Amino acid sequence: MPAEALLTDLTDPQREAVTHRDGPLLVLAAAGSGKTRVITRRAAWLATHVGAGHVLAITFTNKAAEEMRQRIAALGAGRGLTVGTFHSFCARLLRQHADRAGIEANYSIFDQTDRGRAIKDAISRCELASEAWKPSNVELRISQAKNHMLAPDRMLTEAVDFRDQTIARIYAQYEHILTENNALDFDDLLLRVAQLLDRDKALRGELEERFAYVLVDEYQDTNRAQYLIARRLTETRRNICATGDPDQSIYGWRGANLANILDFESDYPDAKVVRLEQNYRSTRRILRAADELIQANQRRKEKQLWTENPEGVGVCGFIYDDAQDEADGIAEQIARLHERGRSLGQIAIFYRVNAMTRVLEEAFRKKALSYQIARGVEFYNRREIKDVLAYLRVMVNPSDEISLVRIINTPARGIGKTTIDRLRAHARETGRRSIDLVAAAETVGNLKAAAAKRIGEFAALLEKLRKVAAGDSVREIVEKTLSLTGLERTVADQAGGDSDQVGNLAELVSAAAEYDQEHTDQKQPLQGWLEQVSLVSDVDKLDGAGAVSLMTLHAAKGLEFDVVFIAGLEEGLLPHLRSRDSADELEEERRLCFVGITRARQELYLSYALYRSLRGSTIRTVRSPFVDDLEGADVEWHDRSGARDARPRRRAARSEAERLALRWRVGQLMYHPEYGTGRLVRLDRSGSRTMARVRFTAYGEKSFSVEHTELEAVEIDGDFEQ
DNA sequence: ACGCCAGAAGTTTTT
DNA sequence: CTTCTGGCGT
Repeated sequence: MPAEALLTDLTDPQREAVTHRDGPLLVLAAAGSGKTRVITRRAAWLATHVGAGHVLAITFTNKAAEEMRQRIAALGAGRGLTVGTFHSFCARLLRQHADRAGIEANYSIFDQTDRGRAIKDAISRCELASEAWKPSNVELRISQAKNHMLAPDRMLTEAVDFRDQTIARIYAQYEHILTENNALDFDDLLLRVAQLLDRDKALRGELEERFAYVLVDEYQDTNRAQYLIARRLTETRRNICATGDPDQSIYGWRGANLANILDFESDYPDAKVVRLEQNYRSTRRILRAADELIQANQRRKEKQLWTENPEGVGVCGFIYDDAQDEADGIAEQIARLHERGRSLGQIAIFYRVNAMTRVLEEAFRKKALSYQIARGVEFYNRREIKDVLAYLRVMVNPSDEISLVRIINTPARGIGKTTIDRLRAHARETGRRSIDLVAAAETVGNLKAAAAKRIGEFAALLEKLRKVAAGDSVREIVEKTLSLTGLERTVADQAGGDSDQVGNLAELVSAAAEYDQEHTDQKQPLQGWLEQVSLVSDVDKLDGAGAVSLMTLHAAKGLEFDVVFIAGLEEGLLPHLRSRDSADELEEERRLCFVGITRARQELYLSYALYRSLRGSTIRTVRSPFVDDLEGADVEWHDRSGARDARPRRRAARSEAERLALRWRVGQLMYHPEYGTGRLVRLDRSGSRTMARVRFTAYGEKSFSVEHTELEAVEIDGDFEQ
């Protein structure tokens, strides 16, 4: 395909973005503005002009990477282009340059389960009680530290209290455990590459030479480490192309920094900026709803969204009685759409939390509608799957003690906790690896003879597996592991034959087979496969054929469907409870809803239920403030009686909390149980909620929703202190 | 060493 | 309402 043909069906701004050659480029692409097409064409255009080998494209999911690869192949732009997610790109880079990164190339990638285990170990090695130092909390703090590229020693010196000091100590111990295990966690993959590029100028030079043109998609969701990686890779040539949309930033909780995209122009003063504002995806009505909603965000760059698409059918809202009713209602509507010829593969349901899938699944089964759920990650977190993978990980990386401990008595072979503890303790005392003691159990003095014998048998099993693992068909390796270890039999026996565990194992084998087919000349196929399964994202295995797609709003990013349902528009669910205290988080929730709406091409259905049961008890819900935000858009609301125009009325009276807040004045003292006293610096009554902004000496400024916060005014002698 | 049972705890999103 | 964990009994 001649290069010019890449451009014929593009609009002017699109063509501008595609053919910009040297220097920084920012593509601010509104939802549905043909961004995917632009970056694909741009990658292809660059490939034909500078050579595919010089182009690096970073996508947000593996699925997006795969699609890009295929589209570029279809455009005939040749092979040799590097496409992947930040995580997969970094994982590969760290293997290739393991020596320079200071790790071994066969390192394991720890997922959250492994990380949780390692953190628990770290806490106990610090001789702390896991009740007082909750692993989940410690985990969060460590992840945040890594996202800010903060090392344990610096965290320790910067710690202001005992709590922070202790966290830093656990963090240091955790890092030590990772090293012992020859393992990296997800954050490390990015962090290590960022550090490596900083430290190793020679390598950076090489990479800059190789990847002379770098494209980063979904730039609004990059975190600090990702930002630095992109920046370092393009230090000399400055050929960075960032694409994204600030209104679709939804990963702030994972360390994504909206400032990365907002400050691009000041980072690169010579940047060319292309705005793609025409929407080609949605009907006018859908786009109006999206725009109406996002307008409610204060922290935002104003943007003109427009389309030449037809008006389309009305956006519908449905008020259901409860979650089950909602699920049934949605299933019923989908059945009707299907009868009228709508393909199931073009229909999707989005929701805020995974817990909502259950009722939906039941409803779909009742109606015999086929569906697929986007949850690749969950599959690889299943116990039976993790067990198999742990065996394989030990084969590839014998230092991986977390995996070793997982399999040493799985399936049960009479090696109990006491034995394992003794083995590990002895390993620590002698400075040897547990795996080496397994192979020489008789040398571990304090083991009982029977236990040592069983460990010896286990060692023989590992030896057998090691020979198997040297093979070059991953499928065969997986199959033989299943049979030699007895995992297959155990699962079949326990499950009585018909649970989905057996099916999961079969699925794992076919995943391995698929990998074999796609990677015929891989030097280390097992290692490669393990890496791939460690880094799967939820949407990776969605295939769009013949089934309704169910997924979280987060997973919906980057996808599009003819018909979209968004369920559970309720206060506390969407926006989620966790966002109640912070204006920024509330805005992120609104963006999340915006992302959902803008996935729809032709039809959009919103819904909420009047009652929802949560953890056993059923509560009366309050509809989402986003429903009120949409009041200016012509959404037609129906209630369960079928009555049309059941348009939600505005909340009649101010709540008690809001009435109290009417007496607050900017400048007065406030008290918050978590942050202490602070001064009120702003009161914002413009949105659907009243927001108060308070400056605390120790914590800086925080925003609170008056409706929900525990913030109160400090009163002195019955009057406010001024 | 293992398996069962009772009780507690859990409130989001994911590479 | 679940899922996991820890303790206790065999």
